[in-house]
Amino acid sequence: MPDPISDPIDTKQSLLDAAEALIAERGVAGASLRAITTRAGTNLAAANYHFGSKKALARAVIARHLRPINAERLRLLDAAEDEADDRGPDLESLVNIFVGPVVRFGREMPDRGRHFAQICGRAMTQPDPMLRESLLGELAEAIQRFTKAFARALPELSPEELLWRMQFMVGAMAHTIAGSQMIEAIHGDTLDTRDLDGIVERMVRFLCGGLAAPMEGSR
Amino acid sequence: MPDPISDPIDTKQSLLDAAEALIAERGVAGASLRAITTRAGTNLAAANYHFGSKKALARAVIARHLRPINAERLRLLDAAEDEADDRGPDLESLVNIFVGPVVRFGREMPDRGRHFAQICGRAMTQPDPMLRESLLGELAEAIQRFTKAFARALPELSPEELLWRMQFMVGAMAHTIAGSQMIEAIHGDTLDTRDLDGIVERMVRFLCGGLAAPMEGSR
DNA sequence: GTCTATATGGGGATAGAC
DNA sequence: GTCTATCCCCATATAGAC
Repeated sequence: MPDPISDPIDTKQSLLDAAEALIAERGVAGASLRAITTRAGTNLAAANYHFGSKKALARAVIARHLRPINAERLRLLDAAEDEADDRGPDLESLVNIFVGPVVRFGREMPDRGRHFAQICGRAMTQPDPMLRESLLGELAEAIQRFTKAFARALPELSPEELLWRMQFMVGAMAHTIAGSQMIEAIHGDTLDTRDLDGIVERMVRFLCGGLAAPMEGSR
Repeated sequence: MPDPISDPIDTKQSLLDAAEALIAERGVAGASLRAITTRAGTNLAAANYHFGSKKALARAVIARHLRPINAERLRLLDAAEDEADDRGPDLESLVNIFVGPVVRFGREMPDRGRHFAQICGRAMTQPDPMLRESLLGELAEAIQRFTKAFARALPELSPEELLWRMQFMVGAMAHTIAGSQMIEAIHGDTLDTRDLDGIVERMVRFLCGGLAAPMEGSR
């Protein structure tokens, strides 16, 4: 039962929220602890009291939503494998389960979802090894499970080819949720980045085509 | 004719080389001007004399190789369009021209190529708008030209669908050249990241499959 | 648990001699 | 063009009162 007068949970959450928004906007290096604590309505000392360091706060920001998202992906994968026949779930179902929860996360929490997605999309290629490895740690189990499932759905691919194709898939996903406005910036506002279901549909079509591409050249 | 005693061109190049290596390793924010100038064998004042600011130096690092790479892509595109019949170059040729020069750049200059690719791969989603826009400026013409060429090779796609698929393509490419070690880290050293020609072949197969994926679901 | 005040270090940029 | 020395700002982290 939290003390209503000075609730530590609220402070911690406020710090996470503020850090999430500012890191999404300015990057880890660009979001100073000062700016974060000011936005959270508190101060430097509180952040260090609750998280110990700036890096630990950044890690907490990533883990907070990634953990439930990954749990959902694994739950959906389990369900699909239970329902499927001997050959396992088909490719389209797998791709949907792999990208859907990540991309769609923005729906229930419009702002936070977008910010979080941006942070994760960038974190994969971030220079700071601590942060990258923290992200990898959260993802490792899911990647292993999905690799096995995709291998079953794509038996004609060599293990090496499969890993490369998963790399490309993750890249397309990461880049899209990181919200590089490259295409938009160059062509004007043609793309509706709010229609998450539409984006998932388009991405699934593209990725299924790429993952299932024949090995001898495709014309 | 440069003065052999104190050659400004060498200083400028040394600064660019040092900045390239350090920014690739630590990111723009993590690479201090002090570290860059020390590595280049010079000092803070020289960097500001030659480039005016740290940001301008970072922009110069991006432009130095990106400009020739893009020029080559456009040259290859021109050649392919000259050779092709009325329907324009086929999809596989276009994808090869789009990703080949970028990925293969690392061959002639092994270290610098890798560093530069990492920087570009990250720059697309970088928080700093100055840097992002600088990259976009360099890429804008090529993107426009390639969009038109892809539209001709993929007449069955709506303009919106095409732009999204190009976004996914750029993502797969950017993520791969940025060298996210995600897959490697999770599966051990299974992937040979030195075999650039092999990577291009695999990427082209994947992207052709994705770009040409049918619109109604792919099973 | 929360705050103010401070310790300590590093950053980018510049002045001015050579 | 190049250097040394310096200005000034902002960062993270902590000490210690409440």
